[in-house]
Amino acid sequence: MVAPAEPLPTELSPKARRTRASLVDAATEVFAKQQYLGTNVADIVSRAGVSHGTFYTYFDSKEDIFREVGLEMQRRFLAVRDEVPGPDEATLLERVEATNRSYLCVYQKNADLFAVIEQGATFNEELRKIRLEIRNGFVDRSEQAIARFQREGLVYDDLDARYVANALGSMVDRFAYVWLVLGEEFELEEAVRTLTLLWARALGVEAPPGTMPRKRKRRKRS
Amino acid sequence: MVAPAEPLPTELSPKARRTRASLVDAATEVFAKQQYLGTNVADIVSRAGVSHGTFYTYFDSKEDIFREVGLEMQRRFLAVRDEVPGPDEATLLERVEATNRSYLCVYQKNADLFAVIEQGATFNEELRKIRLEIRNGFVDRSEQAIARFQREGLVYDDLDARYVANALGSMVDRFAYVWLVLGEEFELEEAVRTLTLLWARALGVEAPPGTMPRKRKRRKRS
Amino acid sequence: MVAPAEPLPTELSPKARRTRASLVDAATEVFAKQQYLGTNVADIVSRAGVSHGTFYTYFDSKEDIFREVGLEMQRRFLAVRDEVPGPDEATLLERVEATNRSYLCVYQKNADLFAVIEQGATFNEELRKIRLEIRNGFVDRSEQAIARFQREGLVYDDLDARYVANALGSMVDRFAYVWLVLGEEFELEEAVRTLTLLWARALGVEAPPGTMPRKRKRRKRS
Amino acid sequence: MVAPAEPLPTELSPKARRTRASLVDAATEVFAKQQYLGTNVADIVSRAGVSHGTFYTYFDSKEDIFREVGLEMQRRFLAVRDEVPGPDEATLLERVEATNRSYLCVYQKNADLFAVIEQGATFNEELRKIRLEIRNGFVDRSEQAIARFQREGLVYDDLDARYVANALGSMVDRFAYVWLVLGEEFELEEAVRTLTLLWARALGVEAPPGTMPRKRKRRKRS
DNA sequence: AATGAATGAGGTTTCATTCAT
DNA sequence: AATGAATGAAACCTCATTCAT
Repeated sequence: MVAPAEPLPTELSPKARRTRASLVDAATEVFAKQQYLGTNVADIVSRAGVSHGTFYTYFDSKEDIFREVGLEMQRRFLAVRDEVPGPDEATLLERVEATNRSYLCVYQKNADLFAVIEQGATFNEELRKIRLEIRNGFVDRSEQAIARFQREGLVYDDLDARYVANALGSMVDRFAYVWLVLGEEFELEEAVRTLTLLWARALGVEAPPGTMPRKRKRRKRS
Repeated sequence: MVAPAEPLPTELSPKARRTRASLVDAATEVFAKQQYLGTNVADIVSRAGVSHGTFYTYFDSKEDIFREVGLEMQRRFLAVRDEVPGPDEATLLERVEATNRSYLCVYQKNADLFAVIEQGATFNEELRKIRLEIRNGFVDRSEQAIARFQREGLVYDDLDARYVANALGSMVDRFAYVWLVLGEEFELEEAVRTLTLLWARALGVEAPPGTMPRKRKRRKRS
Repeated sequence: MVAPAEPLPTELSPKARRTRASLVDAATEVFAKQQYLGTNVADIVSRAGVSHGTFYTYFDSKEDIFREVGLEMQRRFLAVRDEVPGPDEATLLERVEATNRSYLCVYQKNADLFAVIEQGATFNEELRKIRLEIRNGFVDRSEQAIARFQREGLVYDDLDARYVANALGSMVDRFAYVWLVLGEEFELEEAVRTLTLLWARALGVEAPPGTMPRKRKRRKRS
Repeated sequence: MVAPAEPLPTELSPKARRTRASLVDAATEVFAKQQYLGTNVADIVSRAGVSHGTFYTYFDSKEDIFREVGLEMQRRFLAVRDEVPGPDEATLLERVEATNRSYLCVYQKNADLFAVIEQGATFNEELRKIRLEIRNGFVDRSEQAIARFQREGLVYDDLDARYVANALGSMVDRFAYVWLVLGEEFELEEAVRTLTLLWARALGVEAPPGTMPRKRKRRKRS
């Protein structure tokens, strides 16, 4: 886990808390609009309506506030992840679909900001950790689910659950990036359907009849 | 395609070509070691053993030489792609495996440099294009293959080939990144096997007996 | 008119105003001594005793502060112009003399600096405008006066007032340059007398008896 | 006089002479188009179709070739000056008019280049001398003529001929600059007429009847 | 007589951060 | 708790000139 380095917000007076929050809000907007490298502290403080000095009473550096923005991002992702029904409430397939849809939706809503996190993660250790935590929030859970279903004989068990979870997680994660950051054109529902079916078939999950139509014909390829 | 903006190297005299090449070599090493942002022109010229001015007789800017390095990277990826056996020489499964192994191997050999391209692609339009071309070099070919096999009834045909190719390409691409850049630990052969099997099963390719063991038992999930 | 691009100095705090002023003062001295091309920002800031960064909090560039110096120059010229007695307080001849003397005096006092403005005006659009405004501050006023006196029948009316004002203005302007910048030796009072008499005679102004002695003798030239 | 620093062109072989000439031609064009500061040696050599090295076998520096261009300019001005009829061939008035017309015409034909000389004269000692020589080519001759006519009683003799010649020369010189370089709009014939009449009246030259109409009415100004 | 690759000093500008008020 | 003026280390890039070929 990435440790919070700042004095906890609860130790701040109400006024201070407001000032700090306005800085985080401003930073969020500016980072989303101008990426990490295109943002300077001047942009943030001017949008927040405070002075440079004030900025440094709440944050050690530009990186520091960026981390804060990243953590907020992480919170949003983990929140939706936790809304996905548990193993006792839905079938595996339903859960895969719900997870994929949630992930793509949050990504879509925060695409600009998430692009910045991706950027930041390429040169900032702290951000890389946050990025990995978001990722692992999904991948670890998948791994556990896959391992469990492997034990239960519901999916192929000839592959390492960790490898599989990482590969399938990468699939969704990167698909979202290509779509929402790089700008390749896709459509949400078709994306969810594709990713979910690929996931299910790759694992060997039995799909409800009708949902996963079989191949029409079979011709052996020499 | 990214258009070459530099005068063609063939127009340069042998001496000039040597100097230019030494700059590209130096840049490649320095970028790999210090990332894009951590590299300055001074580092490159001092390693190449030439003066500042010489750099600017061959390149317009740091970005310009970075693009050159990116193009070299692209060449390497496309070269290995073209070594993968064609549809008449190998089964789909063999070709998927060959492609995955090639991709991971080149990535592994050039991980540092590729990390820099990824980084550059987050803030440089030119690099983004190069990055996308590398990606599309694989994804487009997959899409065509998938579409063809769908027409031939060899794989599931209820999904859009473009979506599928992008999703599965993302899977491999991102898996390599997580492994070789972010540092999650994996092992090459197991990675190839996993990615290939997931790809094959997701598509519905018939695997040779023994290669794709069935699930041991089947228990219906309530 | 050249529009002021800087935030008005009145918006600056007293301390900021002092710092900015010290930069303008330093720039004025350095430009006067080293011309525009011979001056660099380092010279200005070191003389002002501030850091490089401080310079750029008040000015966008070397050109920017140069423009400020030019505007100050303009102010000085227009100030003396406005001290010249109006048409109801003095004869035309007295006013011509006062204007010429004022112009030469300000030029003399600021010769170095004015040379730099002349230099700057040869390659900087902004400076050219300022230079023209200084010029027009005098020429336009002359033109109006000449036109008025033409209407009143006090001077020759067979020439276009605009041409005349420009020509006579050029005479004074360039005389000052040749004298005070190029270094041809002249003496102030004789210069004022010469320019004023030439101006008066060229226009056909009646000079007070004794001031404009007639030619001693008349010999027809074959 | 400005001394020629280069080996005389006559010492060069025909081929060398051609190369040198092509450099001067190229420089003339480039300087006219891009001013002195906007011109680099690269522009000159590329237009002349020779290498950098060749440039430096004929000229010591950029300034050096600029001086050459300036000298050519000087030649053109002095040539037209020498075509003006001598004191025995024409009246003073005719000669003044011929000189003014010539000066304005050469200036008009070479305005771009002359603007560059003016620019160069503001920061290059050599150019300043050339500029002054062009000027003095006219002013000195005027001074002698004026002094002579003063002795002969044909013009006012209460002013120093040197002051007068400089003032009236400045008038024409600067008028041309304002018109042809700074872009104030004037028309050649009216300019010649204005400058000539102003010159004549300032000196007190008797004009042929009809050429210099008197003021229509005379009202004494209190 | 010509080449053109190489030079390198020098200049402008940026911006995260500090600290006196 | 807030201010905002001041900092200064870097970093990029230009271009007149040289010299080995």
